Amino acid sequence: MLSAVYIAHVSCQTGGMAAIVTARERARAELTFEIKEAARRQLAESGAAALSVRAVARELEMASSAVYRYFASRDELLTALIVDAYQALGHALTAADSRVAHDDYRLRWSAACRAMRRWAKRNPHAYALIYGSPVPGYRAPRDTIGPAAEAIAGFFTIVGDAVATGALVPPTHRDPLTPKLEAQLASFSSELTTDIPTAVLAATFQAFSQLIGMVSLELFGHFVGSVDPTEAFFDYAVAALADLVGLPER
Amino acid sequence: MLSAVYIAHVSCQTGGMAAIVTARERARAELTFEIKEAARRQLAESGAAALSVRAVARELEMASSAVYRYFASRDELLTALIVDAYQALGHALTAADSRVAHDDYRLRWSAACRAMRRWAKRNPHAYALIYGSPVPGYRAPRDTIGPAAEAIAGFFTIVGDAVATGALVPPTHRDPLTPKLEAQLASFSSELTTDIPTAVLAATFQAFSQLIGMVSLELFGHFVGSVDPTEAFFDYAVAALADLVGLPER
DNA sequence: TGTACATCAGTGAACGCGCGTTCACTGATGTAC
DNA sequence: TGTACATCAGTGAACGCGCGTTCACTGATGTAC
Repeated sequence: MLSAVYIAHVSCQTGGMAAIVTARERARAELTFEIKEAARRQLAESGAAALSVRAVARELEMASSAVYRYFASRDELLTALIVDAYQALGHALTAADSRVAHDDYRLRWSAACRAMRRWAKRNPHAYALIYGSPVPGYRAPRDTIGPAAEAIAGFFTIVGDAVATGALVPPTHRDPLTPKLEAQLASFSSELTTDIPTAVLAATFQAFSQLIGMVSLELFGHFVGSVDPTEAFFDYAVAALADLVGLPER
Repeated sequence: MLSAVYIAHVSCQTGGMAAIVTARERARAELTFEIKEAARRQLAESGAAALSVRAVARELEMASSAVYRYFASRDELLTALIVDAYQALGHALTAADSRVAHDDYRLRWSAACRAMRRWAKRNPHAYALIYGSPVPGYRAPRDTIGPAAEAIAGFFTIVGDAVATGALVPPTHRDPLTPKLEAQLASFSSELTTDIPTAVLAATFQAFSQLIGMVSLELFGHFVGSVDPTEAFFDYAVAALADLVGLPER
């Protein structure tokens, strides 16, 4: 059975063209997808460290050796899951961003933050896979760097848009950046498509750190007994972060 | 050979009294300590998920079954390591705090923050154990809640001291807390020894979240290519967090 | 369109490994009289 | 102080399990002529 998700996935892989010709290629794309889906399910249940080639094969009722026709090793399968997780997070962020008024930067910001938290809570193991502690014995290859950056590009887009339109009010009374930090942020800025002043970039990095901190602390149970349930605190903090970055009301 | 660390540990366990009487009790305390040390070494090398009773026994050149005289299960050993990690972090924080002028709250704050980062970088797996993703298959028992709270009590002490002496300048232009958040923070406040206004508490939670976010992101490699090395950004952010909380200069 | 060969998917057995935990046991240490 | 018994530490074998990966193989699909 071909699910809608699968079809979308394949047509995405082939760039939208009806490029899958042979039955073999078709079957290969389908099984590659199914293996990843089974792995994702396993991930969601037991976490990354427990992910095993044999268990995936078992779920698909095939010989464990057959999986090696699709992924050369367990690590390669894990890498695929990591890349997928980054992409899923990225989609969640951009989807949330596209659902609100494009010129309401504050709203876009909080929509993106909320989407991040929401995605993390719905996919805790996927979140842990990319922002939690590294999987023991696994070394991330280069392939994950690009997707990692793209996943959170949405935050910089929102800030960049606000800067470009002149809507962003650069925060006053902030400490000046040290030369070293200034240089690092300037270098980072040059890799962005939009232009963001280094002071604003510094605030954005702070905001992102706090976001990751809040989501991790909540997800990993550290808010139990204090700000739990965490909605109220999260929303409050997200608004404060918008202030920090300088995103205006309305 | 009894190390100084071990002796300190034992005398600490016995409340400073020369209470260890029999050779058996002495040997038991020593071996319990050595098992934990071996486990810590394994943790530092391969991470928590790879921690194994058999490997610990191998390192101590004893039968794996012998370890069960000291820890009833792998989980119990893990719990002991988690509690130790919280305690070690707590000690690092209070030690750093005690090294600076007691009435310089800003300095105390940044000393504590820096101590946290320093401890995390020196004990990455211990940090990951307590603030990273949960160990698969392990469920933390109640025993870890107390130590978890005590570990970071230092931050609240600093803020509380600043409030008590009137040195803390409550931040202006901050959003009012929602009733729910107000209630949660008031309840949390009542469990603290010092009195901290809820608005300041909210800022402290934000600051702590950002701290954990920064340390985690740096440790797990997410700042590579942007604010890396992270010293400059970290110091900048820590100062900004002191502002956020309302800790005064000098 | 039909045939011959090459490519690939999938199987099942095997290798060699490590794990947590239990259990009957030996021998040393502690305790009560 | 000496003896009898109870307690405890540590051993080594075993149970039953799961893992990643390799390899020779069968049979289906694709391709060149």
